[in-house]
Amino acid sequence: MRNTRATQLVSDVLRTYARPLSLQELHEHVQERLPRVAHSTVYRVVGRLEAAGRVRRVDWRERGSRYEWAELPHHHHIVCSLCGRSVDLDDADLGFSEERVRAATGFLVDHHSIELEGICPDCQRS
Amino acid sequence: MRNTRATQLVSDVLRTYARPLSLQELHEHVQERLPRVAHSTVYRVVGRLEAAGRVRRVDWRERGSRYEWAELPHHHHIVCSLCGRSVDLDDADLGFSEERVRAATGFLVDHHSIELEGICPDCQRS
DNA sequence: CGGACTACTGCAAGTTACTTGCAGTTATGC
DNA sequence: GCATAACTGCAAGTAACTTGCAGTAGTCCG
Repeated sequence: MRNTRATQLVSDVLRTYARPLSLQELHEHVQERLPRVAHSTVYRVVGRLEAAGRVRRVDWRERGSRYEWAELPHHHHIVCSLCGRSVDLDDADLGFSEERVRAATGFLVDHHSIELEGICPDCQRS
Repeated sequence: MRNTRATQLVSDVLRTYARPLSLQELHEHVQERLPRVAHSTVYRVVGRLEAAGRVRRVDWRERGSRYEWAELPHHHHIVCSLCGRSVDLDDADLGFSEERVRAATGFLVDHHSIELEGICPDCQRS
């Protein structure tokens, strides 16, 4: 995999924002620094980065496919349905383990996604 | 909401199959009993049923939106990434509880969605 | 019943996001 | 440098989803 300007920019953007970005958002941020980059280039670059394990793909209900820098530790989010604030959660916080699923179903888990919505402590008080 | 032939058929199919079906699959099954039903009709019918709370929408990574009968008890699915077979899981199987999230974050959870993908026992053998 | 009202439907076309073909460009290894 | 094959921009192609429209058919009165 060649070290091209597009690859550098896509990687930089994902590292900088440290959250899942849509292809659209990625493209816009990349274009701020190199306007002639095409949508299809960003598309193929994230595809390559994902195949190389440097980027992780995250699918958000309603929000379509998104991509995040794979070095960020695996985690989930709970979003406050009133104020929109979000808090990170890891599997341990949720009591989740792939072993447990394996014991219950026999499936070998290779991907999971957990989305939570609720009311944050601040909003509960008011 | 009127009780039309299309609505009845879509409801019947979802009740009968008791698993998440894509728009495509729904359309095919409905057409077996009433061939002139259009894709767009099925699309609008599930939309209406969802708005009425009679159908629940489930989003599967890679596989797009699916719909299932909402009276089925709350559960999640693990889908085999090779053969597409799915198995139901409830929160207890996953060790999940909203209480646990509350303890970790202070959030009062009012909605959660969990999607799993892996290799089923059969496909692991081959 | 029967007619009026309007939700619902089929068809076809529109939209959107994603994907690919192609010819020109540019990293990379020698 | 130079060859070569990966990469790129552009434009066009898919596929799934969504909508406009004119006709159809549930439902609600009377």
